[in-house]
Amino acid sequence: MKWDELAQEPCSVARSLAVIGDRWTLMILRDAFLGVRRFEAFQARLGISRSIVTERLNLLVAEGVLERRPYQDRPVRHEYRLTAKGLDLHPVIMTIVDWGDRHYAGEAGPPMLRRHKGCGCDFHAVQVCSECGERVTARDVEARPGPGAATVRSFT
Amino acid sequence: MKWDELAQEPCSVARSLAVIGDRWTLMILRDAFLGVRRFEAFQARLGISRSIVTERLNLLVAEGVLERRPYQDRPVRHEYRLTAKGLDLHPVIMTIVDWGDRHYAGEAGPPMLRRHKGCGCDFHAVQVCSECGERVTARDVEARPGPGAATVRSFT
DNA sequence: CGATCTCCGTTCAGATTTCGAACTCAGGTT
DNA sequence: AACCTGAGTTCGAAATCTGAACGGAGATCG
Repeated sequence: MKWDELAQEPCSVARSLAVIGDRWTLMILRDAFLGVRRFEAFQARLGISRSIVTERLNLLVAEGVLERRPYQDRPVRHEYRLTAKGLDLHPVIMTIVDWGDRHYAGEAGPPMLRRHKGCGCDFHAVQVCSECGERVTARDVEARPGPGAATVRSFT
Repeated sequence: MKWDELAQEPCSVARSLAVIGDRWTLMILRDAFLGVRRFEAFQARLGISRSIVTERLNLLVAEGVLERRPYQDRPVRHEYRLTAKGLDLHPVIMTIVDWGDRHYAGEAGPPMLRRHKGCGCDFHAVQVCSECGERVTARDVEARPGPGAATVRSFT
């Protein structure tokens, strides 16, 4: 399988990764969630090739994750903002943060704290079942094919 | 920044992505959570180069995400199983699944359903605050430097 | 007015990664 | 003896990424 065939797979992980599974894309999104919006800022913070920044931002815009909008005229400059679809990625970033906090924070503690504005506490994200509200772990989940399972393959 | 410098960043996203942020690693983990354990099975399901499978599995084993253990002698064959650290990645996969389900499922519906054994319902993952239990969205979170913020950089 | 600066890219040669396909090796099967 | 299987390794060709320079549209400085 090639990377660009991923989007055709009947699997939500594959389809998502076709968009955000790239080496730098999630780092760009991390910065976007921290409020970074400008090309130069992304490039400077990540220290990666400008062409890669261009390419990734374009992809994210094309996928509707970011929106490119002018923030000034003369000269026209654009900023990249998370769309609603992009904001939906917040849980992904949060779970990645949690895993890093748990397994890669030194003895000093986590490099970032996140406060929940609702209750004012520093928190970490917990996953619960949408139906019963109980905490969910890997062992509690049973996967099976769903309605959209084979729509792509069975096309003969 | 180079890819292998990511692990040194004072950021849990960067440190996590240094391990799992690779193009194929999360696809391998998806399969691992679906019960895949053997080299051949990973390679066949993903249809990627065998050398890439080798490399990724070795990395995940080195990082303690997977464990390589013999499942037969004569000839000795090994399987790759998720460790506790690996199982901790389940929320990451689940959030990616949810995003894909929401934005890339066709009209047929999601390609996979997941049942919560606790309540028996098909569910999706919801993120709540570890402190107050309220649902958390991007707008509810305020990030600021934590205790482990600058341990790596300020080493002069 | 000319020189320089900023922001946002584009271009391109060279380095690095990834790919596909073949090869290896150890043991089992027919 | 011939063939099969699982689990890799090797290697040349193809794709991707990098650094560094270049472009251009306007602002600012002297």
